[in-house]
Amino acid sequence: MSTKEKYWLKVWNDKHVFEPDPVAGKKKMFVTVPFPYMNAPVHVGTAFTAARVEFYARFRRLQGYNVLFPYAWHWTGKTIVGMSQRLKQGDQAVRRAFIEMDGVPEKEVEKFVDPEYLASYYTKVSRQVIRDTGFSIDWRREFRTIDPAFRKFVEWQYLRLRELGYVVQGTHPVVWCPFDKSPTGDHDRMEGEGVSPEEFNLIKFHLGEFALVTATLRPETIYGATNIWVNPDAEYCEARVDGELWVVSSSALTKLVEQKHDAVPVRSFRGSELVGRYAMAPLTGKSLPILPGKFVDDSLATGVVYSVPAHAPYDLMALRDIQEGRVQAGRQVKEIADKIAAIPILTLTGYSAFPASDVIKKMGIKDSLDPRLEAATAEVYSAEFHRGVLTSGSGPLAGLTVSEAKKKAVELLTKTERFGKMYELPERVVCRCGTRCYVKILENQWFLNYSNPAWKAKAKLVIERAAVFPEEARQWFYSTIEWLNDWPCSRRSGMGTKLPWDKEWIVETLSDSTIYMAFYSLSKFVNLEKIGPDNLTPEVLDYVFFGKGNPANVSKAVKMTEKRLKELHTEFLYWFPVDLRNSAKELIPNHLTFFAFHHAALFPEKQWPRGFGINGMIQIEGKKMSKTKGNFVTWRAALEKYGPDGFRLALALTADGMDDADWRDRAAEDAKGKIEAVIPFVKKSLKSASNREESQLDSWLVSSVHRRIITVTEAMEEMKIRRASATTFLDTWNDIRYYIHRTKTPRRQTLVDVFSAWVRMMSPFVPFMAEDLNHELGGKGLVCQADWPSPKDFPLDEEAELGEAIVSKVIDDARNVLKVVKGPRSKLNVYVCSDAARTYFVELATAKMKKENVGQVVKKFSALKIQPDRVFKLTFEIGEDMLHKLVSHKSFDEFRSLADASEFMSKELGIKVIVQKAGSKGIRDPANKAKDALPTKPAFLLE
RNA sequence: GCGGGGGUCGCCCAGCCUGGUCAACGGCGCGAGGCUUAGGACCUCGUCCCUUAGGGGUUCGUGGGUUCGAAUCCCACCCCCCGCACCA
Repeated sequence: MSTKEKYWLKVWNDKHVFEPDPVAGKKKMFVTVPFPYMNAPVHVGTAFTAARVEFYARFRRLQGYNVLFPYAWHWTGKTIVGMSQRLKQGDQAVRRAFIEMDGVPEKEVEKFVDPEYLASYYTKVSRQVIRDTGFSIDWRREFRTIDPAFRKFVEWQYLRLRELGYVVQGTHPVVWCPFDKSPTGDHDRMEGEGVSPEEFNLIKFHLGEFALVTATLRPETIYGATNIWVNPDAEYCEARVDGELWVVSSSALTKLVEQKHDAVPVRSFRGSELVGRYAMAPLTGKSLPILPGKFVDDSLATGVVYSVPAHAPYDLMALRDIQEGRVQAGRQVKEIADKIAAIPILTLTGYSAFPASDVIKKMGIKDSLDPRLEAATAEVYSAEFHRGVLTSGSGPLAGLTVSEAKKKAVELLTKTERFGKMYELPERVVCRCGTRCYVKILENQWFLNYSNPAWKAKAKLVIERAAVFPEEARQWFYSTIEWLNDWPCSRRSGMGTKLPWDKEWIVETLSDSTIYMAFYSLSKFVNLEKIGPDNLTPEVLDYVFFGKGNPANVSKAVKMTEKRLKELHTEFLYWFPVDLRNSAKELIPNHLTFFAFHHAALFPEKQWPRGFGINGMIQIEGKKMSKTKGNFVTWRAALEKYGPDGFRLALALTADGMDDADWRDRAAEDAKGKIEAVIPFVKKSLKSASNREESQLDSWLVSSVHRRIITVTEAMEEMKIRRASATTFLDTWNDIRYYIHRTKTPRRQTLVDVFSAWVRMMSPFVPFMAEDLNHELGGKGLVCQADWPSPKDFPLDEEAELGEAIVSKVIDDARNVLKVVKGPRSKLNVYVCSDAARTYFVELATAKMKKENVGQVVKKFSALKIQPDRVFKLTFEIGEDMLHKLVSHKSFDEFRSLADASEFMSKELGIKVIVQKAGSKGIRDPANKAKDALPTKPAFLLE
């Protein structure tokens, strides 16, 4: 931080310029960005998203809006608690990340075993860096999501949502970590990403008085079953399950209990004990032998499977292993196995009656341990599922497709009462805490009823009524609303607010963050100690947010003055609705859509959010940022390297729309350099200025500033930050540079006017430098409180634009000629067209545009001997804009423009340029070229 | 698989909605020159190919189509990125 930057921060702070209160009658603008989660310091990604709102806020302030940009900190959830926990357990990776990536001092890390300390530390450093970057935030309103007052707000919100029927109870299978006593989401896993519970079919074979319970995903293959596999080395048991006697693997039993079965073990034994016995299949009534199969995973489902060698590559190979002696088996087992032949049950075009055998042969698989069996299984399964048709071997299933047969088989099995279901994870899942997960049926969990069609329709209306920047994101919202199902909004662990009616549950962290923007109107009063959490009863909040109830009674009940209560209500009404909520696109499928749903549920239409801003995600030097890759860039690191203005401008120039922003050191360095060059450039320019008369060039600069202001204003209003900042820092600057370069002596007043607009356009992006520059230019007050420049103060001058465009065009054309033509030359004669030629051009072009008879015009000007085709071609070349100016500005004097620029052109081209006008007396035209000149296209003679 | 966004002249990127001003903005890199005590600063010019008069040729993922005319509109295809949920 330089002393100048500190100075401006202090000035803004002392003058409370970013601490808005309601001002009756003054138009307001309430802009927000999702609060960051405090398990790490804020990083360049956070900065990118927040900066877009910051630029917008400062821009709207100059436009005269009363702008509120508040900020808060997200602490609720289980990630912070989880990290703290892992640190406590001595996890070195977590510790290293704290120290190396986040830059936390070692002695602070020691204290991170307390999750609240961890969060408070990151909040402290993050707040400081955001302040140092000069964000125009009203810090009086900040809060943390575990603050008592905020909890009251969440409690109130859920009470009301429940009353409206949006919170419902449900029972669902989840991936469960028994250590955390919590469902384990995808990102919370060390192993098994993307794995979700699948429903296995349980088919019970008769084994005396017991049911030998096999598990399968393909019940339609029951008619092709030849035998049963158990793992001879695993532990199995007899158990009493839901009143029946079952034989399953021992590990299956705990899962059955978690899945709400009444399961009690009776006796356990090794799997080998079952080998050689026979069990009878339901439906087919066949008695099938039980064989040893080491490939059977006893921890998967029931640990018992039946074998369909015709269609399951694993089964086929395991059988052949025994038959061909690759696996040691008793004589009796071998004899049984030798007698087994695969039973085909379906036809599949492109395969024989034994698809499993085909694929194994094709892939050259030699035994049951070959890992390619996985792929072989997938191929057979997929082909059969899509194209297989069951044959007569399948009895009642004959003629059905696989998916039809599945349903039918389940139906038939259910009738035999030899059928059941259990959930299982098809692959191993391990929680980040290191514990193996399984499926649990979680009962009576609370859900947000996002599947409710009426609620969906309302949420859709929210999006429909709002502005979405960029427009492309809108469709994504609609798809998300369609796709969203009931969302579990309650959890057992982590930080958060308890459900007021069921204290066993904590409100899930995405679910407590949907309408919290409304709380910013209250948090100011909480922080200023005007009210306390005890004041925030549901009745008070009903009045504050809904205007419900009698303020006199409501306030009395909580010992608050009626005036204060009304003030809270007024403050809320003033700021609400949210005018802009901006976030990265990854939040569309969750947070932003939840935000829309909850506003739709609780607030009337006029308080629905008015604008959504979406941006891409940050990349570092072209790669996704991640701690594991080691390319994590904290906000602090970037700020210190490039300074607040450099950092801000670099962010502004990175990307627009939903494009991912690529953070590159090189670009940031460049941005920093640009900013440092502005003030010296301005000073130097003013130094060379004089008080001369206004020329065409001055009008041109003023006119182009007119257009730049419009571009930047429109871009800012649509959150096209990159375009706005690029127009300000690159295009506008280039215009000024061209002006300086083109004129020998800049006109002081022109420069002063232009710089005054320029500094205001720059100020949202680089407020520190802008204040300095404003001061330098003698501006009164603070530029962050100035008025946004108006194009009206910079009149458009199309003739000046036309004149300068022609000068540039002539220089370009002349350069081309000079490049191509070799040989000696000392001067370039430029013959501007005669007035007659100009009239001819205009009349001909007009006739053509109006589709009138061009022949008459041609005839009228036949003396000029200019082919009409030349004119038509030229009208195309110069384009609509120039043509329009040429036709509509009759008084425009091309000769004057070019003659005045002859000195400039000479300098640019490095050759003496002499401008003459065709048709005027006494011109020197030895090659008789002047007659060929047309508007914007003077004739040349090189001598 | 489902949903969303994309593929532009060495690299990054604008243009596409509202077809012609598009060989196509801007930045980076590279080349030449200028300025300067010096410069990785700044300023000019150049940077698809050809061209002794402002011209021509071939380009905007691929292949078709519509049109006097397409980077821009339509169809098909190929490729890349992102999201897909008990979690921030």
